[in-house]
Amino acid sequence: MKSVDTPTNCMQCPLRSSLFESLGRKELSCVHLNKREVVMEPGEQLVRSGDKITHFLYLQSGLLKLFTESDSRREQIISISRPRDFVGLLNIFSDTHHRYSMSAITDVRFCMIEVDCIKQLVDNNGFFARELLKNMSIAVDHILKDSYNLRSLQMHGRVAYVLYELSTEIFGSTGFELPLSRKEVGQMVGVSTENVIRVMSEFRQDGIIRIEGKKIYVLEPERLRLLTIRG
Amino acid sequence: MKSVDTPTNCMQCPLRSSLFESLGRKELSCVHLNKREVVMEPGEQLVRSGDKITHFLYLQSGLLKLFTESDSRREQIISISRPRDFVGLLNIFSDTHHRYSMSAITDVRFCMIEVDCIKQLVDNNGFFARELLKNMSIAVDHILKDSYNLRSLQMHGRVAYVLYELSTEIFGSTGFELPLSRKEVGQMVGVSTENVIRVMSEFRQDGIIRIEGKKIYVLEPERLRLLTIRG
DNA sequence: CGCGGCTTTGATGTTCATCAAGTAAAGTGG
DNA sequence: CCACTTTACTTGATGAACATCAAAGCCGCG
Repeated sequence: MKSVDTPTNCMQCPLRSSLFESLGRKELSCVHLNKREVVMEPGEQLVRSGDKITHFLYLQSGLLKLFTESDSRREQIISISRPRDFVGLLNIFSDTHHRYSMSAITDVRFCMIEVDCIKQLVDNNGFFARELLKNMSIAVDHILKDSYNLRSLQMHGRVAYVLYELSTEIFGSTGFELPLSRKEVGQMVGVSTENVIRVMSEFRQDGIIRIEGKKIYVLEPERLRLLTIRG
Repeated sequence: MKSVDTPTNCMQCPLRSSLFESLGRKELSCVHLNKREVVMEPGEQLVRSGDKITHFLYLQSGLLKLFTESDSRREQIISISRPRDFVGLLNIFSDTHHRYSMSAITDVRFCMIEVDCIKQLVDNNGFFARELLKNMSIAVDHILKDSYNLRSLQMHGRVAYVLYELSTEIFGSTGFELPLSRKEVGQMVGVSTENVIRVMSEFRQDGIIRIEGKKIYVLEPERLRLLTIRG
């Protein structure tokens, strides 16, 4: 973890979330004064479950994973955070300590804002609070949707689900560099590493995807989508 | 669904949630004027997924289930709401329509408060907003915890998980009347009805529980608890 | 009474994790 | 830069876990 030398000024941040639109000059400058800007490398761990919650994290660039760590062999990935996400928003208001761990998947850059600063904003600015509720709601919806969709699928559908979401939601392109190992794909959807590989091979043989090292090309998005809803 | 003739006055409601502590007389009377009080019988459906969100529901007594209904054969139960829960709080701020369905498990009695009324409170009262965030956070935490705990267990652990939670969290007693059918237990944890029965029989034969019709007595809570964390 | 839903038990087959074993790729220290 | 270790990836074989099918008893309800 390395602090950025020349942090962005919040007032003119090009990545500024809609969440902050409702803030006045004074409130925004308070955010600015109570934040740090940080970069991390792939694999570095930002948060360990059980750590005290001290900051509110806003991801500027890169990808993070949120995961459980109870048993190292049975690590489960809960969600992937994307640029412009508030990370680990889930239990910031219900808990003093993090419930899940976070690691950088790619190079990442993010802001750290003191939680007390955020709590004050909630208390004093109802519109901000409502935006925050909305933000949180959307994040949760997404996690639950995935979680319950996956539960009704078996392994082919599950692997298809990951590939389809990466293609449509994370990268917005049929071709992309897979940011996860086969093992991590398995940990996202509850399939063993070996079977992730087998299923991906089948998809390749069936002409649904093309694999070139870490690069994945979705050749038949529609067939992939169908797999995510019926098996 | 039947409206209650003599609704409780919110000002002196004995069930009043901590959420409303921060409200002044005027705000509370606004809630009072914008609410209905309703009772329903077991099996009645309050909400169908896709319905417009018009009210904020506060459960006074009884149990509700929140479930997916995409495929009737593959209904999945997401959570059980208890008295004093705000029901379906999850997507009230991110969505205009319900994403999940709700049914009464037992006889239930609840209040329906106009969502616009709640939104106004959030906008005007930061403390209320913060309490709401906290409430929502806790509800979500609980659902995610269950969801990811269950994913790491196989069927014995899963069934044990339901029984243990019912005993400790819902009823707070080692003896209770099982409010769910075997099928519903299965839908909560992703196990077939037949296997729920088989596992419960094994637990009975092993002396972990006693079954008398709908009544369940947990004879060995500790063994049940161990099953929920290791298999 | 008979019908449909819930419960129960046994038998069968599928899905999938796990084990084993080998290859490729990527870091590590001399 | 090369031997060495470790980690990721791949394939096949095996067995366990579990869904599904089938059949029968049970209960509440119209």
